[in-house]
Amino acid sequence: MAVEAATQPSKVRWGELEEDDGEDLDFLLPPKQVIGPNENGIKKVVEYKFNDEGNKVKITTSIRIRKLANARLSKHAVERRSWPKFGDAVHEDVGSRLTMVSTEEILLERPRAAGTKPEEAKAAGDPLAQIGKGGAALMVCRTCGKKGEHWTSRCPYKDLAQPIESFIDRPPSSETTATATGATKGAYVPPSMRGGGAERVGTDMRRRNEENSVRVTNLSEDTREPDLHELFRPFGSVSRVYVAVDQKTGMSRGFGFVNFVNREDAERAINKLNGYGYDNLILRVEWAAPRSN
DNA sequence: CTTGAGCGG
Repeated sequence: MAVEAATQPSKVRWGELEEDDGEDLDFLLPPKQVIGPNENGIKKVVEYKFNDEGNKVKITTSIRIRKLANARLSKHAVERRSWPKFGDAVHEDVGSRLTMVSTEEILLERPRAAGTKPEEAKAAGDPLAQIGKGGAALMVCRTCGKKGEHWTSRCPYKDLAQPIESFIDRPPSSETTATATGATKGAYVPPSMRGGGAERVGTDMRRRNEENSVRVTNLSEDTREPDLHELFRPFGSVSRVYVAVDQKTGMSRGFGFVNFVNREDAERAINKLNGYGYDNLILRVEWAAPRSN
């Protein structure tokens, strides 16, 4: 039994199963044939079918071979298409595929794509739109009390585990050595405050490191942040990856930024990856200028 | 051709 089962051709694949379970007389029809493609990339497929009345009909289809978006199909590639089949394809019917084409719908995620229009909320007369026009004076940091310099979230002291009062009127360059040692006994001491790490806090170390920022241009349209991360990670620890995306269409704008924790890593990445071929394009990788705000 | 979004009391 097992032998017999093994010798069954069982060539039927799920993608080719007949939809209708009426009697299948297709074997009476002449085989499908493919002509071409010619040098213009036009391919003709001639096949025969029974129509609903049971009459034999001939169907001729002309197909232009799909061209890649940016590449011209070379003459050699066109010529190769008319080669006789070899390998596994020899045993396949004319025109059948060795690889199945999935018809499954794949929904692409475009989080900020068309739909929400924040501009509309700013219709004339909207009181909320007026706030913030001359609102610079309202900008008072809740952590250090400074006015007009930064918001709370950008405060250089915001990560220090100390009472707010101790920072008022005290610039970052002055002594911040009063650390957790002076704090309440048993209080939690964040790692950044332990073992004399206090000197780093309040300097640029604690700030968002826009410093080691690398600009990457000439990215292909479908390069996303995970791709960029994968590409740059080998050079050192990456703190941020950003790919500019068109808000309306959700399409990549073809450039992005990568931030490294260590400047040396960024430099090595620039040296290695600038001019690197990626997705059929030549990457430009260089130091990013500070963002204009 | 191509230097970022977001959160504002």
